[in-house]
Amino acid sequence: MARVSRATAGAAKRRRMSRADRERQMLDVAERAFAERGYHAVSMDDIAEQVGVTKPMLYEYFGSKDGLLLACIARCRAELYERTRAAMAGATDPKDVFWRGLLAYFEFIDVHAQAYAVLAHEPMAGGGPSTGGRNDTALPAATAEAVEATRRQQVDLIAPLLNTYAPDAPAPTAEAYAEIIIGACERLGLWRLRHPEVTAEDAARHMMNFSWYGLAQIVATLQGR
Amino acid sequence: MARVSRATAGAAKRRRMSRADRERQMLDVAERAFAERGYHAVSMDDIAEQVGVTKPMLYEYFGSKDGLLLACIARCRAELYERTRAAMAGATDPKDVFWRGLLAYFEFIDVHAQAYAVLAHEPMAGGGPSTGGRNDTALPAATAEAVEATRRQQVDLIAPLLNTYAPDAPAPTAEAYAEIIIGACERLGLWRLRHPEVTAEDAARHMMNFSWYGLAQIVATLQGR
DNA sequence: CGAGTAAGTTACCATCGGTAAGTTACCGGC
DNA sequence: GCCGGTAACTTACCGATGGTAACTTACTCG
Repeated sequence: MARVSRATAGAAKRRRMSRADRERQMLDVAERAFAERGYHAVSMDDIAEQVGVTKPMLYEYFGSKDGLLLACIARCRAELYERTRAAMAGATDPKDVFWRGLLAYFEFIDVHAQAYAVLAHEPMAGGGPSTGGRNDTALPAATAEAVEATRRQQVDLIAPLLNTYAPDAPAPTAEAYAEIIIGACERLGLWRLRHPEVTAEDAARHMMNFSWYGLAQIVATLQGR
Repeated sequence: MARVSRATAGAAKRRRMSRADRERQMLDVAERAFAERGYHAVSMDDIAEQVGVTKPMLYEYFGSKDGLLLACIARCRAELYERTRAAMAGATDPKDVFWRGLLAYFEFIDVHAQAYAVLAHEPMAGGGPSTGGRNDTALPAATAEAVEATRRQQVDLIAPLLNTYAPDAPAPTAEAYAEIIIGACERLGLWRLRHPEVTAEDAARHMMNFSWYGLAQIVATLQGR
């Protein structure tokens, strides 16, 4: 148990690494650990040990445990964003844009599986008290905003798209729709974790059918008659 | 500071209460505290002090801090469920059912405001390791399932409804749609917290327009031509 | 009225997030 | 090649807090 075994590296004695490399490695280990065992079941010492360094290094790079989690989320979301953006780029037809985006999204979830489960529900986000802004520490607040930024990124990916295809709708409405889509996708992604038989394409299709045609269409078969 | 001041009660010296009463009181205090200051910013001692008892009582009744949070969530969700269910009961037209449900939902959020913000994202939900089910304690696991039950309750409120109005759709599809709707509503609820100018009715209308008519309708103005 | 039970308390432990101060490897200039 | 500065890294520690064991006190009911 005391055997630390320098984790990732082979057999060489603990080597020093550049900050950038160490950072990536820490994120890899942390993401995996959080995903497998849950956020609060993992201690900073655990992560440090797996990385092959000691705790203060984690704090040097990420400021706090929340900071580390947030950094994981930010990276993961950034990648997700890039994937979906790239997937949608190839389409011209609005429906096709939507379809490709959905498919890319659920395929991404497919790979990152559990990581997504933990990362999706970021804890805290602390709704500060209305009077008096209480900031626990410096770093977390900053990173918390960073994650909020990546979220806005998602909204800003979808909202303008809607505005392009439907210029009639006022801006707030487009934003609301973007939130709706994101929320629905996140939930459906979580749902899929409990239903392994549902493929990514199935999920995308459900989302597509619902969002594109609407409930009216679905209910129509009964009502229209 | 040492003055405990028996919180809720008037001036009488600390009185003993029945378990049921104490439990409710604890939940009231905890819900409020969590909502105002965030989950991990509130200590069990804080809550105990506000209630006018000491920590071990909280543990006697709820087993753990998670257990307490989960109990708050469960109660809150149960009330939400009851409200929406009651609201929908008065309608016959499927569209009206949907509308009333949405409105009741967002009006509930309106009142519980911040409480919802914290309670919506339950932390953990611990994705157990694939091999070997590790249960920390007895109580939390039980309450965790209780919250999962109330979630299913929400799905089970919507899914059969869809199946009633659209018997063509296979059961899994209905369930998927239910998840979509819930996810979208939760997200929209969170979005509203950051946009106070958006009324509950506005939110319900957004959700209605999107879900009922679908994006096809929205895009149609441009594409249909 | 007294005994059992349930509400409640005191005192404590262990873990873990977070930090200060010191140490060692590496790198570039002379 | 040696030297000094910087940046990676460590040891050793603290305080808060989740959680528990053992004990005490009030209420109830036969």
